[in-house]
Amino acid sequence: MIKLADIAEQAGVSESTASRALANSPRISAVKRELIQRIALEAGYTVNQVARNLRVQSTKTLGLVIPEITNPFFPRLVQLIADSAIGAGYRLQLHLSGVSQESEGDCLAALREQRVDGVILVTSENGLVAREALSQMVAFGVPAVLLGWVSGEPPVDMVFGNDATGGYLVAKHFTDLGHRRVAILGAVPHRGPFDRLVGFRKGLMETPGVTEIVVPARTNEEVRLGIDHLLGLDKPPTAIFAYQDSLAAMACRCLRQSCVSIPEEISVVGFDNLELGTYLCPQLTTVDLSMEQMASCAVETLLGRLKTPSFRGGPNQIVIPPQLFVRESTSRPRSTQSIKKTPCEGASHCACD
Amino acid sequence: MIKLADIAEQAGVSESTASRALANSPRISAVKRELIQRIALEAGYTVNQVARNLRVQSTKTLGLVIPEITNPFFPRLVQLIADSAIGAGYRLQLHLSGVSQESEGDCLAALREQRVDGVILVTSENGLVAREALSQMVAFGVPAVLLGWVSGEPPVDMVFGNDATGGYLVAKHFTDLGHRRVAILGAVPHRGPFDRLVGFRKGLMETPGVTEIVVPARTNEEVRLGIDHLLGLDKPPTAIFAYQDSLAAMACRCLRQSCVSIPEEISVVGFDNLELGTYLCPQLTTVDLSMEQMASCAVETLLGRLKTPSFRGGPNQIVIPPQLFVRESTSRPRSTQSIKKTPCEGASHCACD
DNA sequence: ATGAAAGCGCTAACAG
DNA sequence: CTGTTAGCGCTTTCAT
Repeated sequence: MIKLADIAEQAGVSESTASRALANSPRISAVKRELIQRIALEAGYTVNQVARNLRVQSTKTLGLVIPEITNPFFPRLVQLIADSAIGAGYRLQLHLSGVSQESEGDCLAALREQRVDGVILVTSENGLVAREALSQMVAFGVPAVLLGWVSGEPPVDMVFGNDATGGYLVAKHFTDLGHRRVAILGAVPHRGPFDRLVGFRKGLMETPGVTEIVVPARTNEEVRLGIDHLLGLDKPPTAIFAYQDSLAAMACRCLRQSCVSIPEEISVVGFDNLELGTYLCPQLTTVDLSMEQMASCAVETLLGRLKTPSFRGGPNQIVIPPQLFVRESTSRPRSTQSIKKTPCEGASHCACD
Repeated sequence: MIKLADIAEQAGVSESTASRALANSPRISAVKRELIQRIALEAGYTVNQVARNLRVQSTKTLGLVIPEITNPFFPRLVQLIADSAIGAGYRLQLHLSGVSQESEGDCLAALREQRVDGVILVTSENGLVAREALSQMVAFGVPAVLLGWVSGEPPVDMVFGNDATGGYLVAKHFTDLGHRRVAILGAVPHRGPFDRLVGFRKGLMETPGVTEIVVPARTNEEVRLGIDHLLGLDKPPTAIFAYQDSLAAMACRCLRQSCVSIPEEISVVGFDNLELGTYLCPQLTTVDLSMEQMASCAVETLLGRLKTPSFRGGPNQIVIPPQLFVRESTSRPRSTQSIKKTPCEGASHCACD
């Protein structure tokens, strides 16, 4: 692989001059600059960033760690963060903390070894796993920002959605519609004061006589079981709040297979406002948390700390307000009639034939 | 940031000894090794990979460039490739060739500057854009493999699905069911002998009297227009072959909004076998191309060339066979009855109420 | 405007 | 088993 010395030699100048020419330094004669640049181009020269990075002690690279990429929530987030980062002149190094061989701590370690300039860490449902690794990283001067709430005053800036308010909005939507028996479907992490459940319950409390049942579920299987359980109840819920759109999608599929029509028999709302929700039948009512805001806040905050470590003082918390998108999967309950519990015959694929 | 010299000093040994101890070299006394490792751990030392990479002239990193991450096709591919690469001891550097500021050529250039050991380039619908950049890269000794067919005998290994066979399978499925008027929906790149359209047409030809109409579409808007056009036809098609599951999802949403029921009035099949297809109502019939195979083939081929540049001789082509997954979105046409063209009243969200 | 020289942090001969 | 030395490719003072 061709290097700077080769170019310098060909041009009959020193390495320093060649370097300056390629960096468009003003302290060089225009004629030589052009000559050197032409030679470099023709020779197919490209800087060796690893040498350059070593020399300038910076990689112009941001680390991004997310739990997984197959969860439809993350791709758009990655895209947006990539846009912001690249727009600001930074490369992005993506790590999947859920990949078989890696974990959150490993990702952080790898990123530190690579000497990335900063890190955006998107927390998983399990909260912050690698608290120790994170603290150490910031202690060594690598700025980081957390995307997602974690407990215990982490030593870095944190941007997260106000899930509690999101839950509250859903609860009010349900009670306003007249629902009195509601279910929560999803993994139930405790996100402290910003937990969806906290807000949801607060919302329910404002209407007397509402009962609530929590069904933990993360996988397809668990959703299937959970839905079956709910439908088998003496008095099944008339509305389900799924903690994520992806869970809601699974739930809708299950309900359909059990010939329960949405929203007539059961209302469903999700969380995240993914495109997926608009493909469902009926289109999904959901809570939106402006990923654009999340992404740009995270990147801006990180870049701020990058140039000024003391930027805006001690660890900040930036909370993004949610918004309810009412679509087709919610309606008033059919109070007069209980839902049918026996599977329908024949074409099993659509409850609405 | 703490460096090797610091550790060496603290341990009272030379840098080389410290380096060897941390590399678990056998040529060192066990006691010193332990001592040094302990000191390094306590000090929170981590190797500086950028220095190390410069020295050993290798980054143990593979570049992966994909057109976009928001297209639901790619996340799983990325996940699988990441798994394979990491399993083989390589890091992955992801680049999005569709991101605002980057293009395929820029990605390749960036990857070359970073001195990645090899590159997997997933082609977009437009085919290989940065042919020049790719050639130059391999000329400089960076092995690459293309994921997706491109024309003109590219200078690198290529793994791709046999889309033609996929198209053929769909055509036969349609004609077997009795469809005689079929539509193709999607961007229409010409993928040479492996084009979906080629195989699809071949399949149609085997049954006399089948008419076909092609409707180009990539975006939501275009799908909407395309579907409207088809429905407005004197004799609308009874089956639609969407070039991707994501397009099929949009099409289904449009059809539903127009109160056309699937598959009774129109059959729909997709391509890619994404999870998305199972969330649709009805669940989508589609063509599968084993992404696992794609991913592992690509990585293995690349790793092969990495250790033996002459691995298996001149540029190889590895073609992955497709498989038809018949689900709920296809059936015999209702030949007796033409589809209703007027929108239904009332609840507009579901054609099947 | 240009060159000489130093050094970023690390590993790998080579020598002892 | 351990230390000395050189050098990966680049940028950047510091001289000239």
